[in-house]
Amino acid sequence: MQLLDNKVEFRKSLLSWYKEEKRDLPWRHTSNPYYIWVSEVMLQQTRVDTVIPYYERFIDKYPTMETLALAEENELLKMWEGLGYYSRVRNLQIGVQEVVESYGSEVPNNRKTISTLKGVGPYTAGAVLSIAYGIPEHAVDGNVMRVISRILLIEEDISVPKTKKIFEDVVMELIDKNDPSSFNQGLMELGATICTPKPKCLLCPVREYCSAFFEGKQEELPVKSKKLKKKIIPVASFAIRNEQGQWLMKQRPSKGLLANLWEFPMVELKGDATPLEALIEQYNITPIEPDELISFKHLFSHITWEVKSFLAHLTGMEKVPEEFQYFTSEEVEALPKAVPVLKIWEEIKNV
DNA sequence: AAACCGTGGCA
DNA sequence: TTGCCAAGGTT
Repeated sequence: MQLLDNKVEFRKSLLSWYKEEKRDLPWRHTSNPYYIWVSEVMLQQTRVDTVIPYYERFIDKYPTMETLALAEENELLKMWEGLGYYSRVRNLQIGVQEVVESYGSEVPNNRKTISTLKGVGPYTAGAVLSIAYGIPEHAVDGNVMRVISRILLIEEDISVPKTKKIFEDVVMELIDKNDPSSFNQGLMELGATICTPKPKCLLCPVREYCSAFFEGKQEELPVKSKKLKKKIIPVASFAIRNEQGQWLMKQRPSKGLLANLWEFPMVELKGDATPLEALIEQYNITPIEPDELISFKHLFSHITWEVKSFLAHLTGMEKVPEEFQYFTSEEVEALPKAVPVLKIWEEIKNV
């Protein structure tokens, strides 16, 4: 193969390009394994530009693993508010607690041990090991699969889980043992800036090693089959105020969608029940004079909510299910909420 | 293996 | 507007 015959030259081209062109990112100013770990978790399925402000705030608030280990759940979720995939931060805290308690606050420096930590999968393990410790381990993400699939003209379906091993093996074959950090980050940087879904091959530092470019097939790779259709779920959300001006809210279940985040009473709309009837049916709450607020769609990765929202009232003396509590506007502001709830809150916070 | 788990940017 | 997708992991 073209590439495998020229490994040394390929590494040199990639590394010199990376050292010259790499973006100046906050987590590239440190080799603290904990900071690298935080950045890698935030970057899972999330764009660099989105992550930067969250990363800065998070490290500022939790500068050490001990501070994160002791953080309270609502405060922690609030730091993650708007980032999505909220189980990431819960798992990160559990993983950090394990490191503090079982490994003397030293992030493990081998794949076997670090992979036992909550939320640390094959990619994150390899990323922390190579970037923080300089250990030659593969860190195969979507970027790397796109880049390598083009360079070696690999036409396996990358949506199939077992395909990833092909790329991990290739990376272990190619990786620069003198600078695994720059090599892995270089592959990702290339995927993020040049070897994008619509590639800019004329700017590519390694196009002379690229079989797909040679064949003119770069736009057809990587092969990716899966696309599931989103299920549509109509829901109604009731922002309910008592006579003291407090808001009725509940915490979502600790597992599943938007786990542990706070929301106004929300019901799924099925059949031909009205929103109010659905609310009474599910929670036995009967608010006074509901006024319709905004309606909108919120798209998750696998489902779509069609949200109708209402503003309504109770005296505050009525019986409500245990999981509900009244909060002042200031307290509501401090609770971690998902984006659809934030949207409703923005509409009513000043009434 | 396949489904679940968020969000915002962009063509 | 709709669909795709971006430094994945868990169950």
